[in-house]
Amino acid sequence: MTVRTRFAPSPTGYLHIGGVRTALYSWLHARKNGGKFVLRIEDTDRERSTQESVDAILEGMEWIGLDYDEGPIFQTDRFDRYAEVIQQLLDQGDAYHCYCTREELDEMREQQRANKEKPRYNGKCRDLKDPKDGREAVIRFKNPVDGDVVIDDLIKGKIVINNRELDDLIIARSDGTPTYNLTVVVDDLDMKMTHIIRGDDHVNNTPRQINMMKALGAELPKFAHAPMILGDDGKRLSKRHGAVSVMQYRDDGFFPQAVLNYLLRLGWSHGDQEIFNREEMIEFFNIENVNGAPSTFNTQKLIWLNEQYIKTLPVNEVIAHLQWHLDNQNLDTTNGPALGEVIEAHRDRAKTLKELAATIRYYYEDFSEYDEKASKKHFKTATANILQNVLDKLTALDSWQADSINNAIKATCEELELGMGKVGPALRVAVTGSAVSPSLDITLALVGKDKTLERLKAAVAFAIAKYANL
RNA sequence: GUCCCCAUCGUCUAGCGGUUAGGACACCGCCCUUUCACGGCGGUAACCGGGGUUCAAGUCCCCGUGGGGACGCCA
Repeated sequence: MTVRTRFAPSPTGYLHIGGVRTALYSWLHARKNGGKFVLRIEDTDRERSTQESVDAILEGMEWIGLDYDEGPIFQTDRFDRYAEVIQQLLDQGDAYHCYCTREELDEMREQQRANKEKPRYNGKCRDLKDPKDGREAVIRFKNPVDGDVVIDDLIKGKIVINNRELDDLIIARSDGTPTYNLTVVVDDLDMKMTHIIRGDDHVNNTPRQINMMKALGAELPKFAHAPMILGDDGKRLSKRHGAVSVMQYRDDGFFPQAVLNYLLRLGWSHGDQEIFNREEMIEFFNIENVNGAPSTFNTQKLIWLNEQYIKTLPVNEVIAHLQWHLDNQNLDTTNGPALGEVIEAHRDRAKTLKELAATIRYYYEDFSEYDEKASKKHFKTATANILQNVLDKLTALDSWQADSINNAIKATCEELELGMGKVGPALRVAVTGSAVSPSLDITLALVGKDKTLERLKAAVAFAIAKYANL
């Protein structure tokens, strides 16, 4: 039997990072077993579902790189089918109309809580003989009264729930529209899902769904419930912990590969290996190795992974993802040094693509002022003289290469009898505007001769003016 | 409150009855170094508590405790 898995988000907001992790597990399980991965949009709640959210999910899936073989399938397109199954359940005697009002239900729950009981529907309308036509009614599934439901969870192991804990859940609202627990069951069955991989906030729904599947005479799929991701305060990860929308990670400068890698290792491991490319993820992943305990999201480690990717990914791939940030930050790199060479010079010191894009600006655009701290610290009384000397040496250069530039700088050091520590920093600030850059020879080589000389002249003038005013 | 799940360094984890309890992030040293980083080497740091089972328990069982989840005409 072909393995079939799905990711079934409801479009009521952005694509959550926790959702991405269960999607990843589903995707990996399908890919590993040569199966199919389906994207299904659970939009039966028309009040809260929005087109923007649908777009956000689609955009997120594309950016993160989880490709699906079927879908997106919208549940709102399948209402006829749900109505059919609801009718079947009614005909079989496995469902019934319930006329209890919301007020009655609220009161019932309140009383149960007061009695320290678990709030559940008391089955008042369960055995009503004569359907009362014309009165507003919901339809409830007739859950078995006794016996146990056993879930052989691939991640959590055996979970046993007694039917006494369950109640007759609503499968159709009074307006006739189907509810979640009914639609998932119908869809997972119709779409021939073999493995239901989802967050463990659904474990409580699973026995109900199993009961419905049984009532429909279906063969049960396998279940795997992955634990939630927690924020650093031990609470379920949410907006107040920072970034939870997957697209926020793009905006913050992360590679989708790094995010995926991080999410994979959060709650799963393969020996001591930390870095996994797509092929390795698929090869080594095993749903049964997923940790049953919830884990805490740690941005520091994600940043570390991202650094590893910046350092090692082929330059073209770095460019492909960096471009979005360059555009976003309005930096045009067409006139200036080859972007690939600039990346090579900077990749060992950037944590994120956003940061990388921001730090390479001086290769392509002139800066209007020096970093305040840097100029204060490195532009001293003698600086104008030093920079003038370097300027002369560099001007005389025929070949604008890292090694010749390096020789010229050293010549200045010797001539003025100064250490590199006296010359380098001032030169760096003069040419880049800041106290941080790759090694000077490489930096100047990339900035180019014309720009370098121009900036040096400006710096000499600046240094002279600075002390003339005192 | 009731039911379900979970429990190894601060964090992510390895461990699947016998280990000096391993790795990674973070942190702290040292080295490298023209800045900032990268990198290299080293260090601090954990089996929630109590009972069992066993020659032997981080590993198996039970009870506590702690944390998470669920209890909607949401999904």
